[in-house]
Amino acid sequence: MSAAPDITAHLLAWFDRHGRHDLPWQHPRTPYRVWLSEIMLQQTQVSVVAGYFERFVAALPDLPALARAPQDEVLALWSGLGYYARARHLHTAAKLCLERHGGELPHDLDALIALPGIGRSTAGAILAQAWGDPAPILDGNVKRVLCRVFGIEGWPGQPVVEKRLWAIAESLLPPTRLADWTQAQMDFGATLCTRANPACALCPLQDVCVARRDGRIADLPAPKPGKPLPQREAHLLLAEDGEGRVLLQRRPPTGVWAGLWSLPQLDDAAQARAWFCDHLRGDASATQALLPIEHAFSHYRLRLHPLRARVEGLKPRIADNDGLRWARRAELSAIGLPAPIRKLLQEQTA
DNA sequence: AACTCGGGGAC
DNA sequence: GTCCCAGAGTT
Repeated sequence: MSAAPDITAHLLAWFDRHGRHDLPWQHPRTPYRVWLSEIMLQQTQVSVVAGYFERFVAALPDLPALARAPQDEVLALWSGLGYYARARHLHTAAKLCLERHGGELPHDLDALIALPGIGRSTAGAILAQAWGDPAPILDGNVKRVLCRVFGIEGWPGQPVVEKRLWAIAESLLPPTRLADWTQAQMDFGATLCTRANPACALCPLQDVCVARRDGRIADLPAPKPGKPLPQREAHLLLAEDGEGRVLLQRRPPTGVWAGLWSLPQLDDAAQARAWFCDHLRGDASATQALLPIEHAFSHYRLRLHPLRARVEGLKPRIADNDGLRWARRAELSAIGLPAPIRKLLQEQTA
């Protein structure tokens, strides 16, 4: 674990050289423009927001103009950005600012959070960027960076993890340069400590990063737990003849492993036995069940139950065609096999 | 704590 | 195709 002053100092120095200093909402950086940009940037990437932001502030350049605008105009300016509740909340909040705060954005954490569309992180970003207040933020960038630098386990969206991240974010606040600090964290996460393939070799925190130290850059932050994938079962027939050859069957032209050579695959044990009796000469009762193979697809998990058997050959009626072939072990490396099948064959014929 | 809300970019 | 993105509000 490293000291907070080191992290902030390194990150601010990095920001001075490599941060983004020319974003549209930075010039001029007024509370209204900061607010609008933060709302637009919720769950939306900078490159997408930039054009919408410029169009929006050209039409509605300040808070009173937004408050006076009809909702249809606000929604039209938002059209294409998505999450349209953001636009409605923005509009409502502007009108509330006229009533409650003299037509300006309140310079106060609780008053900001009381406005629709502004949560703790957006409020912190507004306070820090518009007024230089020592307020933490916790967006996707900061979550990712903190999980890596401090080696935080668990999905960052989980409330208990989020609570811990807020505490760390609070503890890192530097005594000065709060606007730059806020922007530095986001620029760092967005351009260097990226989700995939972070540029660790260029990282100012590479010597203090726990994930880097432990070789766990790819594992942190933990991904959102997905819904459990459906589990399917299938049975494989690993049939070997007297010459040590293995019987392969070509996969159908559609579906998983389409067109690859694999082992005869059946839905259940009874069908596997029936297939054996239909196609093979040998003792169907003298088979050896091997340990199941687990394989994950994007949309389901497949548990394969291999059944190993010594056979004399194919039945006379079954020609060595229609998707069946015998393969010597030495040939296997040149045949297109599914990865789990190749692994199984390597283990079983080694 | 889980769900909803959009559209797009990166892979 | 999946996952995520400068999250917040609702249930």
